[in-house]
Amino acid sequence: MAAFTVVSYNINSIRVRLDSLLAWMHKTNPDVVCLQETKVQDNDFPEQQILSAGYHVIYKGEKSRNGVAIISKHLPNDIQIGHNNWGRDNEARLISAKICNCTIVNTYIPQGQEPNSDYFQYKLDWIAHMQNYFAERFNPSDLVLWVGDFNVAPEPLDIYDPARLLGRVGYHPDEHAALQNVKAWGFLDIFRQHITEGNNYTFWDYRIKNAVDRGLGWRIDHIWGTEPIARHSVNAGIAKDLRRDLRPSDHAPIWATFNLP
Amino acid sequence: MAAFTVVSYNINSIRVRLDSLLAWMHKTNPDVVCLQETKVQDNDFPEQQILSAGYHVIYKGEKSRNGVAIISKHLPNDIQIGHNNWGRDNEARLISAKICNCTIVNTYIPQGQEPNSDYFQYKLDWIAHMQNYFAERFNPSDLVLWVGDFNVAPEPLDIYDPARLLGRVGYHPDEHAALQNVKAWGFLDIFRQHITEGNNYTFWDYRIKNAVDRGLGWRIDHIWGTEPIARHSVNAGIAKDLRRDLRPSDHAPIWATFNLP
DNA sequence: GAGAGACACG
DNA sequence: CGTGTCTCTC
Repeated sequence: MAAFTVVSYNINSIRVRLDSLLAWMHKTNPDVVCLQETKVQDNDFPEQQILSAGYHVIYKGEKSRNGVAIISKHLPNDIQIGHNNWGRDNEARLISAKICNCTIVNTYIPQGQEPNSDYFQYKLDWIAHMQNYFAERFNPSDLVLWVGDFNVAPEPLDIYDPARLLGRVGYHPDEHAALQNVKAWGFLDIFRQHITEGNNYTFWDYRIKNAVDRGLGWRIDHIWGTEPIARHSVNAGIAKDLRRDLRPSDHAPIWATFNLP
Repeated sequence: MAAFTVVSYNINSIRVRLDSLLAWMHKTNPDVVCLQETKVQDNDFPEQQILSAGYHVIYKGEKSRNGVAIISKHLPNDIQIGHNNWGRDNEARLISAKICNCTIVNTYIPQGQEPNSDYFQYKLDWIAHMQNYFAERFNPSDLVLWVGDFNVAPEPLDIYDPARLLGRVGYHPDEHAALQNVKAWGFLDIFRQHITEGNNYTFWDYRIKNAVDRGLGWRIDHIWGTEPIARHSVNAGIAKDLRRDLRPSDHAPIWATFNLP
């Protein structure tokens, strides 16, 4: 089979940035684009424009916050929205589909606000619940990709000042432990299989002047895969150029290419 | 002396449209631009950008509403802000200066909301008070221009459906009478000395789709002058093209050119 | 800093 | 419809 490229992108309002996204997709020709923070309720989702561009699309949104979507060249099957069987999945943070024999789970993990806040505990619970989610549905020998805005930089290499920022939301030992537990179920970090240098970030705070040029970013968006899919990955990268647009999202797309078995 | 061009423009937020205004001024090279609805308090007025473009500027604003300014190639003298000696001039609606021996009074007359409202009576009082303003300060034989957003279309020719709209705010007999009283002090409508055709408007409601193309406008912005200045006027017009910008004001600039005596 | 929403205004 | 205000979120 031909190369199969999967992208994860926190778009920070699909209505503001859909034109820019479609132009970028036209250039880069990805197979699957997983979006977070679409920030639009389903009635207002710009479905027609995506269909006209020749893609399938599935989505689950809320008014003004959260919101996830999967745009795909190939027909998505076995669509799942939300966790089911879990009391705290009233937010639009998880959407999943089987595309070309590979199950793609796209999540927007809660940001967490501040350690010691209720929101932070919610984030930890949310991450912990993902282990149940995968264990109940899949086997580590399945072709499963877990992608999205995880709102966690897992390693020192994934953040611009690990010493100073340790303990902050997004780079906190409790988050690292929670995420490691899910990873231990059977995931590999596809990006790090190919790119081992630092200063490869997917998020730069709007409030820090010239953060991109100054290298003041975080790698908090991820593409993780089970061993059988990771084995077939051939490349990965971050489309940093999109973060330099006139009106950019605060995130850049992360992508990985596979030769699907 | 060379030609002297005076412009009146309700800019509907100078912060949003200053770049567009300066580009237009660069093309058209006016001597004086009188603005209304700058919608910015004096601390936030973009003075430096105007000075850098080679103009003088005087202004009086409020937070979020009203606000008047005069941009001028030539040094403004005898600057007056507000009516003085009148109880109801706490709003930023009047600014005046002597520029090249001609006194220019730039006003943003209250919109009036609805006939029978208190705001409508305020508008009528405001207009009536302008007669005192001129009588106390000038003589009809002086070189005086009264320009601005008058929020009144004086004649049937100044509105797209005079029969239907008669009695609405902006085209009401009481407004016509009030304005006529001030005019009788000694003003001529400079624009109408040169342009006698209809469909020459300065305002098109944002809420009416394609109002400009469909000719659904009002001529409510004016350049009036005393006889000695009117006699030296050589041309006038409306810069309708600016109303077709990507993010236009709901008004277009009105201009008049003089060979000053 | 930049999205969202809601409200006031013309 | 398109300005402004303010509050909320990340």
